[in-house]
Amino acid sequence: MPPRGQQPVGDEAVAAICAVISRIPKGWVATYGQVAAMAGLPRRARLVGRVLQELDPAIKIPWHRVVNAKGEVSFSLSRNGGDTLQQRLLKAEGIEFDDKNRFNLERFRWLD
DNA sequence: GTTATGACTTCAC
DNA sequence: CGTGAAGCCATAA
Repeated sequence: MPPRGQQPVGDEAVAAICAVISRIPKGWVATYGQVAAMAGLPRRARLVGRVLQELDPAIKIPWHRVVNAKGEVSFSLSRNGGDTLQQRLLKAEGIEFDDKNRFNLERFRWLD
């Protein structure tokens, strides 16, 4: 029993998140909040994003299929253009973007 | 110990 | 539909 005076959140959450993302079928996408909820982490959308940025280069999961609740790819300068790559990958899977780099979330959202 | 930041979400105006 | 504010967790300084 490891003495932890904190709430149980860490490797288990990361493993759950990776498992959920790995389950996303090709051509579908899921929001951070949705992934978090499926991973058993309601209200932990931010954790999903944060963890993803930590694991993206060393992990083998379709991280590009994870988008924000607005039905749009998270455009952030912190990723040095990684967002562009994400859009390109999604397009390659058959997802069509609008003029604002947005897609029909209701149509492409992954339903478990 | 606190403070600030970030691949987020949701509600209110 | 845009903006602001609160909530949440981990990391860095």
